[in-house]
Amino acid sequence: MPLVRTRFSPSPTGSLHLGGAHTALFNWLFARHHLGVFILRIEDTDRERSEERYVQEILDALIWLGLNWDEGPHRQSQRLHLYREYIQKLLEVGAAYCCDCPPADLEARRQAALAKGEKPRYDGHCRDRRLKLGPRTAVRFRTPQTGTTIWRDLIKGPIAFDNQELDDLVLTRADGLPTYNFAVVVDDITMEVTHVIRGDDHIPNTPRQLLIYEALKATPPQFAHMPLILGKDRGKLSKRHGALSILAYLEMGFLPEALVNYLARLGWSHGDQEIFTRGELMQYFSLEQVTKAAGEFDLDKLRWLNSHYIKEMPTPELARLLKYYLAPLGITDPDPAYLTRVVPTLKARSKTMVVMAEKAGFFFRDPRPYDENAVNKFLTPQTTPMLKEIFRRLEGLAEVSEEALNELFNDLAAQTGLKMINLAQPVRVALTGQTASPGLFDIINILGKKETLKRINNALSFIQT
RNA sequence: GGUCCCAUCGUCUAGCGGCCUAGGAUACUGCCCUCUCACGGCAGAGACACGGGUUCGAUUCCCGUUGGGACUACCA
Repeated sequence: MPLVRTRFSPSPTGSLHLGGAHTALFNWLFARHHLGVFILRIEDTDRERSEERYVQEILDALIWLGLNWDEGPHRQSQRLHLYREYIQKLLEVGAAYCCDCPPADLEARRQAALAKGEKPRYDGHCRDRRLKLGPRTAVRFRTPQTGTTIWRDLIKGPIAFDNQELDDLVLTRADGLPTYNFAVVVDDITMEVTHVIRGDDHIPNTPRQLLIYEALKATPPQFAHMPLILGKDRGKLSKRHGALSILAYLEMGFLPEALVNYLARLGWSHGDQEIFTRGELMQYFSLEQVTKAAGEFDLDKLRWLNSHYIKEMPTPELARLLKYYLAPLGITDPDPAYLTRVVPTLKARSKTMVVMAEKAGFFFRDPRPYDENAVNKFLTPQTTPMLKEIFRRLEGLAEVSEEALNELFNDLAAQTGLKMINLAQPVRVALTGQTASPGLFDIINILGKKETLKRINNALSFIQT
């Protein structure tokens, strides 16, 4: 049995977002670092809100990120017998009791307490009524009313709660399904989870869970509460910034390596190192280097990492990937060999694959309509003679090559006294429709002589009309 | 409101009592490179929330204030 067993336990009430991926990654890294086991568990006891399509989406997202699991996916909905078994144990030892308070009453009493300025906690109405477990009774935990529950959090340090702050939480609902705090404990016990690494929004749940472990006479796992990811301006992660499905980042043109690297460095560090291979991440990861403070999601830094990984990625691989992003632009079935020549010119110019696809457009289709500002600046009657001359010289070029083109343009510059920029820009607009693009000679090389001449000709006729 | 968590450049972070004239990264600005845009290189600007302690000495330890956040369900 490995010494370390971690788990990621999303509830399929939505797709996997940044926060979930962050938690999953830290659990995965901790397990991998210790050569332990990473368990995937679907917490689907909320029948109202759980949806099957989200299960698949979460799995897809984890796979895309490369966070492979060793056990599971387990589903709480298929472990109901276990919760029944454990609730019996608690009932037998008197650590739990049945409650038939109607939810509507509970809510009314809560509101009343709140109105009086008191705490909105369960008033213990059924605590000593010795009700039997019936078809419509919930089961509550008999929380100790004195004492303190303490644990040494692996990230936050010692945390203590007075038990009197806690009320008698529901363990099993009237419909027999377990609630989160109970199911988690039973699952973590039976799956022999050794380290619970989760968002620090779970800190208030921890003393309740610890008390349940105690009542069950089970050894609790170690807890590590990691910092939450905040949106811009310290607020909640909004749709505008980051509260998107992880797969939305795939659509936006991010590489999984970039996202993993970014998420790893959010709330964790290894000295001054910023770029990590997956191997380094596994090797260096440690809970001791996890920060306590919540961090803001910074799309700019993600973009920077993404551009780094785009530059790193081998051309053939990148070419294959680009194909996927070209399709929505109507560029389907590009020639693989041609793609392989296009990609290197765009590598250093694209922070995302979507941007790369956009920039690649002119390689595959006519650059018209030209950018309006580009036209006004460079496709004017004044540039006509020069474009014609370039056309003539290019046409006479026996072999198109980097050196030949360099020589051609340099000669022309020397002979006309014009600067290279004045020669290059009109041609660039003619070929790409834009004032910014990869190197002109690269473009001519890739487009080929025939296509280049055709496009210059098109620009020439455009100027005339 | 109550309980709990947190606090270093705009942002992510290094720092675990003297190494700090507080380091790196990103973003920003300038310069260089240059056929444009990028990439790359160099430079610049930019932070220890505040107030008390403890100590020979605090960014680092303790307390308080302020500020942010989480939780407060028969959701997870």
